[in-house]
Amino acid sequence: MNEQTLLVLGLLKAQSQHGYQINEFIERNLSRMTDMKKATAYAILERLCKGGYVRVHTEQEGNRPVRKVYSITHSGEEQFMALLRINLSTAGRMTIAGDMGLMFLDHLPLSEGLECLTARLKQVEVQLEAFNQPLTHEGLGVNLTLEHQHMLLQAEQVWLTAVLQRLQSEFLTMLNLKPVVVSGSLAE
Amino acid sequence: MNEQTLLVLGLLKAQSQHGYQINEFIERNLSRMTDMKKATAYAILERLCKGGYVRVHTEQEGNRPVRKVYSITHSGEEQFMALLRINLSTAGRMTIAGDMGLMFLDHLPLSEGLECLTARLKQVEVQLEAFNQPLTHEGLGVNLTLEHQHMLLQAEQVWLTAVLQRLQSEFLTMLNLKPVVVSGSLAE
DNA sequence: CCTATTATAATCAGAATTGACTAATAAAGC
DNA sequence: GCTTTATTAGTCAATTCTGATTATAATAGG
Repeated sequence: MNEQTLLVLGLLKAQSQHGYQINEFIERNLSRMTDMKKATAYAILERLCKGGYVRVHTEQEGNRPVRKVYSITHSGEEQFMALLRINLSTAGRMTIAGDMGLMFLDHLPLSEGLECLTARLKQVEVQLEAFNQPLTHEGLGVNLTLEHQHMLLQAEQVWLTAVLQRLQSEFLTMLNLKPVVVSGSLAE
Repeated sequence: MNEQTLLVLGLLKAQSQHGYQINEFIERNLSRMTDMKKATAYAILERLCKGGYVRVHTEQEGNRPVRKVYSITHSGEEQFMALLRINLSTAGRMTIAGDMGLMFLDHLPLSEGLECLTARLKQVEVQLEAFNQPLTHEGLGVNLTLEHQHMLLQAEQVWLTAVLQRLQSEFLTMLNLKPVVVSGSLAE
């Protein structure tokens, strides 16, 4: 019973759907929110079913193979609200994937660390560009979520840029203190 | 082969250890970095062993029960560096746990949403207080990591505060537009 | 000195997750 | 009209993770 369950219940609350539909929606619209894999969604649907939070009925369109359509039950709606309250009032760990590497930065020569972090910054900037598209205003919550992620990405960009600058100047200082003596270049 | 593996390899690179030792260290010093459970660490150690990245030998102190002590191999060191480079140069998804609830904020009455987010803000502030202790300067990477998490928490605090203010004023507007008529209170 | 509690060290069964695969239909290309 | 590719819909075995539990030793309390 976690964030993913909340998501699936929330989608079923909006409308009854079959697994594939849910997965498509997540992939197309919510890839920024979760990296849940398709098989996981099916597993969650099964669990919800067993717990009585959703109900299944099979459906067939034309002569296409049958599909399992899931609908949320009353108990499911209650569960959704409970999970929602918990999730909203809890501040999870504030760890963006990638802090582990940062912790071991010292194991790499500074110059290589700089390269790596530069690559990371570039990725952050690519992700930021996606926010330049006009944001379709869908509802209070969804907009807040987008705004939240945009804010965090920006903070990350600013920080990474500053860190890179610091490390770069440290790198230059190192070069001056322990200069590589190129024949005759500094002498005269 | 992920962040957790990088962590375990990194700890073994510093010194050979047994599982319990690793878990203690993580719990005491790195609880902010990961919420990996103890059994997971043992599982990772086993996998690393099977892959030839670490080597085991049993040890017995006094008449205490034997312990399995793990040491990193050459192959393990290489793997560590490879994982480190990947981790450092990749910007993972920027989702702090809790965005899912935010997305469904609309399903709660505004007043309750305010309560929940206020609770969340309080937790962020508690987490922030932990950073007021003088930070023991251990190494470039570790310090950067702490600084990073501090920065993100602060950004979160600022944002949450602003959001709460906006929602509060929206809430007040709502009350004015659709006021609850208390007998005679406004009439005269 | 005996008992209760805490610390040490780890295992294991069960739950959650995911990569790889299946299988049918529809659409596109020639 | 026939073959190839893409889309739809999902299953399953293998991997990964974790809560519960075990077992011994040390320490504290009375």
